[in-house]
Amino acid sequence: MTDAAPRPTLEAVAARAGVSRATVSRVVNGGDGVRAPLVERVQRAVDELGYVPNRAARSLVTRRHDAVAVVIAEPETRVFADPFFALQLRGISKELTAHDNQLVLLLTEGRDDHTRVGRYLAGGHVDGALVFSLHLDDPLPGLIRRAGVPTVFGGRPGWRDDDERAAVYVDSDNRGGARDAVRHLAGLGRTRIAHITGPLDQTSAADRLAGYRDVMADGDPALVAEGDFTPAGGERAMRDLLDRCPDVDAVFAANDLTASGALRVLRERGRRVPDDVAVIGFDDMLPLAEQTEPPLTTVRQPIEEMGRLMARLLLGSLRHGDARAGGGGGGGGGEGTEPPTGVVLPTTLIRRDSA
Amino acid sequence: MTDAAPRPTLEAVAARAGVSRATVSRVVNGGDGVRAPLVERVQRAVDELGYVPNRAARSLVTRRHDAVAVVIAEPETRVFADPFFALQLRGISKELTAHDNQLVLLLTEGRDDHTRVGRYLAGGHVDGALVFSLHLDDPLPGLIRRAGVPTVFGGRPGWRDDDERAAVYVDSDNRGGARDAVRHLAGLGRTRIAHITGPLDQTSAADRLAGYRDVMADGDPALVAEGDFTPAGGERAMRDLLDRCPDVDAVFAANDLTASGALRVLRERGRRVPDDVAVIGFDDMLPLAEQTEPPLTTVRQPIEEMGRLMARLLLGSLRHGDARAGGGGGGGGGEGTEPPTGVVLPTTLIRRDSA
DNA sequence: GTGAAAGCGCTAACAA
DNA sequence: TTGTTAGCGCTTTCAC
Repeated sequence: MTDAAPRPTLEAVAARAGVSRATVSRVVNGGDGVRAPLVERVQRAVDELGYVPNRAARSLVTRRHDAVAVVIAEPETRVFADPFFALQLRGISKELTAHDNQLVLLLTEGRDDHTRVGRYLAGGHVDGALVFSLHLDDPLPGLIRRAGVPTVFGGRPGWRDDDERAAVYVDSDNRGGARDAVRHLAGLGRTRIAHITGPLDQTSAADRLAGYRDVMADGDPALVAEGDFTPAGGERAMRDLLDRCPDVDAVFAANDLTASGALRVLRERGRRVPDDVAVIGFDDMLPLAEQTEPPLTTVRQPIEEMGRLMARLLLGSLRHGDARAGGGGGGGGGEGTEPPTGVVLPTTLIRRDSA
Repeated sequence: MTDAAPRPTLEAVAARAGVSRATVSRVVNGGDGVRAPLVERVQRAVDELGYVPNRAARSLVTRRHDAVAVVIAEPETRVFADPFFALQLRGISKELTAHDNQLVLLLTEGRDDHTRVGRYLAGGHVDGALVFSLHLDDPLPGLIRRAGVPTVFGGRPGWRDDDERAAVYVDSDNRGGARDAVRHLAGLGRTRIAHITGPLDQTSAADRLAGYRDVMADGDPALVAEGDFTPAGGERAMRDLLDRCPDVDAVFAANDLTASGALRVLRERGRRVPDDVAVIGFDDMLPLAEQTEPPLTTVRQPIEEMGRLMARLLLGSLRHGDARAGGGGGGGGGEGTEPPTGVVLPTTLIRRDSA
């Protein structure tokens, strides 16, 4: 099959509408300063011809691409398949679509890919980047920032250096949410409150642990067991916990998946939830959180909204031509002319039956 | 911050190397027909200047974009977050990256989005599309095919009409894999072999059921329970099954998630696996399949490879300028000049302890 | 084998 | 308000 019908150009539309290319261009780009009847005539010509602007031609002159890269570092199957991430991506997609921006997905694995991604971003093929880098020691974020592309991070980056302040990111209030959860358990009269952590090289897990410690300042260290955000990890940690501290009467799990594993072990060991042991999760991942036995009390974070906000912040900063990103996102943070370095969204405790 | 250093152009490289733009262009695009010393000189200039071709300018003249859209219809959280899908996306990403193509992600929800995606694809912003449409009645595939964009589908599309033959798709041998699983159970001497299906409006689930029926031609209909590819669905179905047919001695679950739910219920009801009831899953989803109790015997499908193959088929068809896609992908199928309409990858039975 | 020149389709000064 | 014009950076004939 040979090339299909060639797409109509501005020229064609202009001819059909009996105006100049410039006028058509104005109409197509919002129509400011063009008289109504002309706008209408052009509009009709556009519709009749099925005209769609050629992005390449437009980019060439505007030097913008209306395209944003979403970079996911080291997508271990688990991380990438995480509903948490999927939802954020969805929020991002919606926001980008609403502003007619393309979502260019970049998955990386291994060091070689890092340089590849760096080159790609520095190559100026996209206007900005949304970056998910989950591990403390990931070199990618630094690389990307050096590429000079406006960037917003998903989750608080874990760098130690001074540049940290310069990073724009969107996160939920992991620490505060954790505090709420543990305080709720304490309010229930529980005194032996355990915590099953996530992988501690991720800031979200570290922050939740910090929140737990905020409340349990002088708690028994034996009440903290390390998990990995998976049900299997939750089972393992819960078993350890029960062996180590048979008197545990509450568990704050770093996420719902972990909590579901813990619940299983508690049932298996004949502990009643919440009577003997109260359990709280994190995420409010549905339908899981509603379908556990008993339904899970948990800390909800506005996942999709976080994605939307990331995109909104980035697009806002692009409009303002601030290469560092941030600024004027509209969602939150940043009161003055200074762009926000981090926007932290609040969490909500959702009470069900497990605590 | 004002615009950073302007990127070097072909012109700049040409000046530095003391050649014409045309020569630089030739070198950058493979260097055929340019004498070695010149190639080297140009190469050096490129490196020194850190030159990266401007894709927009290139697209404008070549009318190609080196970009492929990945369309995911109606990403219900569950579907989209499915590790199965995540892995396929990874395979796609690798293959596209290897051929210097961009991956443009398109997530759709609802009818409005369908037309939006149709317009986008018809708008010629990408060279082709990889489409995941999971439901039998999805109007998107038809829409996309009418847009005239080279397309490869992930999974056998569920259309009924004559056009079905025209669709290029990549799938695993769901039916054959199911047959293998059930035959294996029969070979173990099991006679009351049940099947927990997936959502039957998806071809993969329907095909696995068909495979089950191929072997259990005159089986007891009560031995088939409908699930939904989730652990919770598996639990529910397993309970029904045990109530309905207490003598069940084997279960073929439509996927590993379902199997894990079934295993839980079997344990809860005191049935030993595999002694009392043998269980087989589908996918070989790791680490889940290895961590169940007991480790799960399952049907493995080459998930990431399916993604790679989709991309390979599409890129191959683009090279050959066949608007219908398919043809010369290299992976399989298609013996003559005719493009393959479907490539079905083989599955493998992985024996662990559950059957 | 290499260079000169003509656009690809669009936007943005600038003129009218 | 509208039209004219000059490129954006690249590939690709076509001469040499």
